[in-house]
Amino acid sequence: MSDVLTRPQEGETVGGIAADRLRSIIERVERLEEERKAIAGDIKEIFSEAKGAGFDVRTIKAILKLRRLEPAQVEEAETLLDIYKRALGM
Amino acid sequence: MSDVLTRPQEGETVGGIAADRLRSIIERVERLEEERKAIAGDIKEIFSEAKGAGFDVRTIKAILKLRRLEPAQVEEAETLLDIYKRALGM
Amino acid sequence: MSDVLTRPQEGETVGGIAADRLRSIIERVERLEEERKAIAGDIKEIFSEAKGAGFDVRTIKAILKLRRLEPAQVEEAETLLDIYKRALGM
Amino acid sequence: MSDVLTRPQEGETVGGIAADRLRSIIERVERLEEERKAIAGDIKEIFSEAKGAGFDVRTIKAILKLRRLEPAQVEEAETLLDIYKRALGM
DNA sequence: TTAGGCTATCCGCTAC
DNA sequence: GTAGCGGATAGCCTAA
Repeated sequence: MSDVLTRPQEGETVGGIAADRLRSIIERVERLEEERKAIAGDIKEIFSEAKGAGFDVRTIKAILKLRRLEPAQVEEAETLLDIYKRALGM
Repeated sequence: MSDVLTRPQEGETVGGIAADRLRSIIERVERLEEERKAIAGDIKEIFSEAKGAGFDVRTIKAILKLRRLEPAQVEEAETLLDIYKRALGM
Repeated sequence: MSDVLTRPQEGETVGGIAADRLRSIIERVERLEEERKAIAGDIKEIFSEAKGAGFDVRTIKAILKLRRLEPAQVEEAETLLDIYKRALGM
Repeated sequence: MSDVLTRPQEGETVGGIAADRLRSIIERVERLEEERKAIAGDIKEIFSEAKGAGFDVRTIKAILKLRRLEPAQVEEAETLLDIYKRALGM
């Protein structure tokens, strides 16, 4: 099969689809997903290092979560928890 | 095909495997997994009901987690969190 | 302690919370979680029995997974069909 | 504030914690999480562009999923082969 | 409603 | 032989 015939320079279309452009989109997304995966790996490494240095990873994650949340949200969550605990006599 | 021939009362073996027993094991596990799934559904229903009654489901889950943990563990986790927060000047 | 005083028939409220209902929710969930745990134990027992009978537990789990996946694959096929239909504008 | 006094070269400790190292860990993770978020944004942009060009985003995502699954299915086939080989005592 | 991230359980490994 | 450890997997929740 000759690509010269089936892939005109201006861009082939298959079933009305601009195939080159579709291909480009897919490949760019796949590339970014790889990067994302690599970053996830880096994060895991840091936690591993932290553990090796004697830190408690669970607590570090709790800290990260606190820093992500707005202080007001933290406050409200704690307040609500206290209310429920009180209601249960805890 | 006649099971009378292929499944002797004493238990067929296929490739040296006690097939009946294997079948039994698999079916029992599958049955239990269904039950487990049903229970998960029941729990979801309760949370749904709670939400409908105006409770904050997230907080309820926090309560459940606290009750699951030993009080000593809760204490220690909080202490550790405080130490880390202090170390970070939070 | 007199519940007559502290728990009115209409339901006590603590800090605006319907404490009895909250308690009920929590306890029901905890009960179900126990059941779920018990079932997990039953499953483990079966695997233990299987191992004792000379079966390879890893393989059995692989089989269970395959049987679980089969319905999903049927769906997957349907999804694929949908994709192609969409691509063809049907 | 004088870091000379509060942060000895060997590293300050707060409550027995190597605060600098903890800070470093937290900040590196936060940095990576930002990168991850940025990548997610890039992916969204591409989908947005695709949509603007007349592509069906849902279908593109389905294709990406299929391409992701393919390697997994290769592995799955090997697993299945192993199972059968085992069942045959090979 | 779906996809992605998070958590918790579970399994094998290793080291004691 | 056992118990902690690290990795893998499945289910849950949230956000788009």
